[in-house]
Amino acid sequence: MSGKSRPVSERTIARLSVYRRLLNVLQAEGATHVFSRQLADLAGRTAPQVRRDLMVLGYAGSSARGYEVGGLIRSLRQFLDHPGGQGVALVGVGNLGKALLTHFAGRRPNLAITAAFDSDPTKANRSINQCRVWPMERLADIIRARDVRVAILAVPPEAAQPVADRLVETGVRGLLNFAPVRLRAPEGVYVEDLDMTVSLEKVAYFARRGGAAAGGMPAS
Amino acid sequence: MSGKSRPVSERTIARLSVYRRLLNVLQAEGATHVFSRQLADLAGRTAPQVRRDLMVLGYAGSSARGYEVGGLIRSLRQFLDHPGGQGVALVGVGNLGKALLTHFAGRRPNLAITAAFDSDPTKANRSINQCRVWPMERLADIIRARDVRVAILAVPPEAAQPVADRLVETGVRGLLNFAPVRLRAPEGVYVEDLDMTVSLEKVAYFARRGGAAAGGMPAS
DNA sequence: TCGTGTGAAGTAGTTCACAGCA
DNA sequence: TGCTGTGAACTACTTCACACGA
Repeated sequence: MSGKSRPVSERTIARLSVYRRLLNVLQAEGATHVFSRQLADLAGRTAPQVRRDLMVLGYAGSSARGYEVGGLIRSLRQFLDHPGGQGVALVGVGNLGKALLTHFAGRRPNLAITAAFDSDPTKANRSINQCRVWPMERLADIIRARDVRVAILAVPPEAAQPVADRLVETGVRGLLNFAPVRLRAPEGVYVEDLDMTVSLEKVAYFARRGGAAAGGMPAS
Repeated sequence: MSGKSRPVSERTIARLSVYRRLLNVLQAEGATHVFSRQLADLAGRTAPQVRRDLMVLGYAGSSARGYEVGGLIRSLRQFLDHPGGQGVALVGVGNLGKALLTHFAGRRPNLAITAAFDSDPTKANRSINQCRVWPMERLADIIRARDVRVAILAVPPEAAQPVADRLVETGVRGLLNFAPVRLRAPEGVYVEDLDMTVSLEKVAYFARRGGAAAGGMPAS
């Protein structure tokens, strides 16, 4: 059961995350079973793709009733989540940082922002959305103490690389970068650059070309 | 030149946008020429990929000096930008909306947020970052009057689809959606779902698996 | 009969390798 | 000589099509 398998692509992981959210909605609506076709329609994908994605879970559906919603959610949790939960650090508590704190507050208890940092001393030592904001000097010890492995960068462009380096040095292995620069990180550290300017230029370009409704992969 | 050609992929457009930003930096630093290899290193790509991407511009480099920076920037502008500029509407002026207004303020005069909307009457009729915030009732007439074709959705999940429908009805042809739902839009409307929860789950997953430094496509 | 699971086929995207030019 | 421009090879991803089982 999902213990050992060869690498799963980024796009599959992204889609599995979408399926899980859809399944949570279906479950809340009282559905107990779902067919690949339904999930595909909700996710804007094709049915064979959904089935292929779900294959990596090793969770079998039945041809009579499709997939059992509860079991599938459990299986996704086991596959996607870190057992026991994974804390996330946020660096940069400007408008975007605050928006992220709000966005992630209470949404996924298993993957929550557990510490925030800002270089502005007037922002430090306050709490936003039940999340304490620390001064940058505390970055290393807080992250080490809480065994944080994932961090979100919402800092100005020129600060992104130095902050990323510090984070990696303290043990962070995954970075979600909102600054409009491409981060360098050593082998073994996963970086996702989520560049809003690039996304907007893409939308503007395809808006002019009458691009079909895309529903592309979210970020990278 | 670049007038008629067969469709260019989303990923190529995204990379061209990155190249342009890098070229602007290089130009500001005084560089007049650049080799595909340099650009590739800065963008975290391979040199042949950069050359192949630039092929769609129909802009020729020279084997002696590489590409002329100024000419390449002009060529990218001609290819990516709407002549005369393209206004963007923002719907939803919460923390995320404010962050976006700040992020895009003054950055690209050719693709700037020219109108913002919020359903909260206490937010309307104020200005944030020189951008006027209108009540939702004014959405259709402002967007039509300014010929806005691109919109950013920074609204709560349950409002995203209804707002998207209204935007499409008033003539918007490209949507950048930050709400964690998959938008439906008719043929000819380009939608990019930029799902931060999905991105974070992806980072958390690959952080555990020791994923190599990615530098993937930003969004979709 | 109808949906899952999956090998095989097809398509899109990337890299290779080299001809051609300065 | 060294870099661009690009056909060809390769790789990754998606879809097809069908065997199997309820």
